Amino acid sequence: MAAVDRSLVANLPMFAGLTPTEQDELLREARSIRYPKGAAVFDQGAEADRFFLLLHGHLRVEKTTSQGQQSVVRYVSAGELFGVAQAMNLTHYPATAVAAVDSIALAWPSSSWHRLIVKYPSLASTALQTVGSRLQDTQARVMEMSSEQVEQRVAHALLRLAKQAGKKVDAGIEIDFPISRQDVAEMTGTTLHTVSRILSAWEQQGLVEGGRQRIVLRDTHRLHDLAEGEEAAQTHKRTL
Amino acid sequence: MAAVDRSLVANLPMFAGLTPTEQDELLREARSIRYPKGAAVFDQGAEADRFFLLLHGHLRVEKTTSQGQQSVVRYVSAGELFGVAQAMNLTHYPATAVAAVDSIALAWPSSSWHRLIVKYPSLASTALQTVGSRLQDTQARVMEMSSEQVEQRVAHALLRLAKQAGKKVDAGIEIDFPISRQDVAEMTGTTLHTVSRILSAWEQQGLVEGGRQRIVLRDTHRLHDLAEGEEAAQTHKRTL
DNA sequence: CGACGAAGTTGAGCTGGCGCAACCTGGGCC
DNA sequence: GGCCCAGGTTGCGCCAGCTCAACTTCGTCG
Repeated sequence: MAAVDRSLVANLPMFAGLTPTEQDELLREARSIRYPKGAAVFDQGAEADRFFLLLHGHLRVEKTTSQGQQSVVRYVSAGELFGVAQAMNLTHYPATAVAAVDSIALAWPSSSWHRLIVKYPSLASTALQTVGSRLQDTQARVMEMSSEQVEQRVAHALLRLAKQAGKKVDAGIEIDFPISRQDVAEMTGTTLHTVSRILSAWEQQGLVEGGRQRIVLRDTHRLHDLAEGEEAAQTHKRTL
Repeated sequence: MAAVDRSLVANLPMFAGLTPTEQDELLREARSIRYPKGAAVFDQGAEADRFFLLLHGHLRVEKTTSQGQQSVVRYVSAGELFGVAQAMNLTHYPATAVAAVDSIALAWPSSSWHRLIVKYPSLASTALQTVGSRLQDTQARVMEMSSEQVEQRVAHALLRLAKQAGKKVDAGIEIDFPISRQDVAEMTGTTLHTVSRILSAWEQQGLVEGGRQRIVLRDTHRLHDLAEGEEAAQTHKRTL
């Protein structure tokens, strides 16, 4: 296993505030692991024996209820810390993480977590910020789900995805990994049928461009309006 | 301002793992503040200049969207750390905290946060666990909202409240602070009308006992079944 | 003690979006 | 090149729960 070069990670939040020597020490304790598309990094309910830093790729984090209902919790992008269950005092992973594209992650044993944060207090801060921003996102989602219509929620979800993993392309902004209608449905608490109808309608109006496991946002401004509750030009209302 | 005695707080999670001397040091930096029922501890959007530990009482944490939609994020009980916005790198409070009953909290200046976690690493761990468990709760709520019917969600919400702030009373378990139908509606993403109908139906069946700003759970077992999706004996179905 | 307002109840009608079902399409694999 | 099937689309009917609205109950304050 080749050592990971410090220069690849030095400017990630997790390594900020550490000296190069410390960075090297931290890296020396980690293993770098490849996950081909579709592979699980860890499974919901499994013992949380490692925590990770995603170096390359995208992961889909999903959670299944005891009743079998599945839903997409979030997507992880390169540079993010994840699987820090241990830090929150959980002994088992609360969700499953699957590689949405071929991905590479650094893994540390959970058992070293405590020792590491004592040695590098900035690590605790980073983790706190990571978890805190997830909490913010999740709370935003709760608010959306309690007060918004499905269409607004889908608009919000797409905009969030674009911001987090958008790739500029000549037609607009493309979500940088394969994502199905079903995935979007599971992010917004609706059905793939409804998502499909909404995307079709939007495609008619030139707001997005669809495709198999592919979504391109063509008019983010307009989508933002929809997300904020602008009723205007919809399926049944021909505004021309 | 009288100093808070160490014995009052020594066995709270926040103070676990600290020596008595350290506990005293930490306490010496805090102010103790009384909040009469209805008073705001902090307001959404205000500068996050302090973080708190609730010593006594209950707080309702609520959040309002830009569109004016309000919703109840959670209730804080005695012993919990809250208002740790600064620790998550937020400069402003993301929600409003209001005393649901007369309450007392310890307050530290946010500016000392960084110094404190370097000095007492266990503080960072505690905060991480606090935030982590909130994240778990919030994610559970998202899952509920995407897959459950309103009735199940209300059942879940009441059970959670009872677990967190239930007071044993001869008729069953009473939620230990005034809570309106509107509050429950805002916790579950529905309307007070629907909550009222559901509670009325449950009262018929002897599952709960209502009242002005008051809810007593009489049959938690049955409620648990309902929460898990047991269809059985409902409003229209007389199962006797 | 009367009366005003906040909290709760209940009825009636309407509709967003879900469930079901049939169908289309394109990409990969033999 | 043809087949297979996962992913996507679309029509239709229905109902949970929202909206609107009228009314009741209770607590409190002058």
